[in-house]
Amino acid sequence: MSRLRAVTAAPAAPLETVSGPKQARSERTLYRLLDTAETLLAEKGLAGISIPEIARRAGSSVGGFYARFQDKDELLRALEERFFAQLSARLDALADERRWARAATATIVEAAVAELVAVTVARRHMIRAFLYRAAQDRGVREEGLRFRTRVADRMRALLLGRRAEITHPDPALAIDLGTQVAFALMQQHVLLEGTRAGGRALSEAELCREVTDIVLGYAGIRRRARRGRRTR
Amino acid sequence: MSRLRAVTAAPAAPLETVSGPKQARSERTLYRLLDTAETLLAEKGLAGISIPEIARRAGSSVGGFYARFQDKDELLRALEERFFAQLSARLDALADERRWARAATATIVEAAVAELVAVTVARRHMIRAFLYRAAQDRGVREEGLRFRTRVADRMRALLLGRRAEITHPDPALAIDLGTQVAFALMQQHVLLEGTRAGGRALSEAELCREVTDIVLGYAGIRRRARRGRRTR
DNA sequence: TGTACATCAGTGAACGCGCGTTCACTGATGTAC
DNA sequence: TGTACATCAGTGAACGCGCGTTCACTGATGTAC
Repeated sequence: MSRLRAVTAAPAAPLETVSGPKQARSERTLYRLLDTAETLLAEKGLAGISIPEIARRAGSSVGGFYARFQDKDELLRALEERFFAQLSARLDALADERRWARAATATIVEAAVAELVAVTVARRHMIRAFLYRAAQDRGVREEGLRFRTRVADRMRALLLGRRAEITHPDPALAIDLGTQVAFALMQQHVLLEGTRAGGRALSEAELCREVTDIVLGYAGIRRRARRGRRTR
Repeated sequence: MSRLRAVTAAPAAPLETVSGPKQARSERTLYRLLDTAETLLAEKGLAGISIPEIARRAGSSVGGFYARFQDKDELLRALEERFFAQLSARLDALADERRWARAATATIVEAAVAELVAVTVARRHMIRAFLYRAAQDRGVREEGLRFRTRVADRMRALLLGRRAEITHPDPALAIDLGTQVAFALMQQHVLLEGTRAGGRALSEAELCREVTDIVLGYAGIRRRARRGRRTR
């Protein structure tokens, strides 16, 4: 279960959302504001953060904020842009074909689910804030759907060559909907603060196991071992 | 696909959330305010409604509102209480054992999914508002989880007698998680304003079909007919 | 059946609050010469 | 290398806004006699 690199790291490419700063000083302020906003998001949620508070906690000022961002929406879009850039890097690493040449199909699905679960748990506050905004703003929503589509595309590229191992009559559709089921379960995990089964909260490892099971069961991919070891 | 009875209908039992009105006139005001709030919820979402606007649209006044409800939160809790009472009535009708004595197991699952999908589509605005509040308030969240648990309990009561038809090694767990998967997909449907597959939006009937398929596939229940008729 | 009156219901202006945003200003940076 | 100065970066008080809520008041209801 990998750790995310510190949020403070500057991105490989500059953010498109904000117009570029002209001095090194202002760039540092920009990332301090972004990081502070993300910290406050985790502490208080989207509704609990205000620009005066972001500015204060970042050691900046309200005016300083508006010198970097056109308005509050631009800050949030920048936060989302950075988040999806980080997710994309992870997706690229995961979906590298050379990594899976010798692996069983079920192993690939298992690894993808483990990655999804790890990211969801680590970044749940960011994801929750994103879901709020996505529910209200079509553009934000479509950004999320585009990412999910890219995940499904990558999974298809990895798994469709192994269609003999997929009993679902339409393997491409199975991969698409399997991805959606996994995302839906993670979305529920974030919104309801955890996932319960058989009367108790599931650990991260159990969550991985159950989600993998559901996806494999739906697509009709043979599991690696029998699944009898589970308890009520 | 049944229609919900008009929202204006008074509930069978009085709402516990609000302290009882003393005159018929004030009871009418109470339900006018509740109905107006629900209409505004559908039009503008939770963030878009205010007490002055609810009062104005209901032909009441701000003070009139506060004579009925202690505060805004009490209104929202009353709305949720009424919603869950309506859902419970539908659940009771659906889970009546006598209705299913001669039915195939897959038919029961199919009917339950159809009911879930129909309610989700019809009441999506209410559900969305509820999800917002659930994400912020533990009490609200638990009310939702209690209802989901009751659904799972009812499904277990209906299906566990037929465990011979369920190939999942732990049928009780399969029913529990199957319910959660269905709820998670509906939650996603509400938040992302629809469900897409194979590049296009799914109709309500297709959504029923796919969700049923996923649940049956996971639990290992034999389908009623072959599922080859689907198109990319 | 008539009426006095306590209680319930409803009115809408006004208040305080915290938000996002603006703006006149000061200070820091870096470059041209 | 030194310095003048245009530009960039940052400051924080102040503004307008819409919200939830309060409150002094008027009107409607229904019951006791």
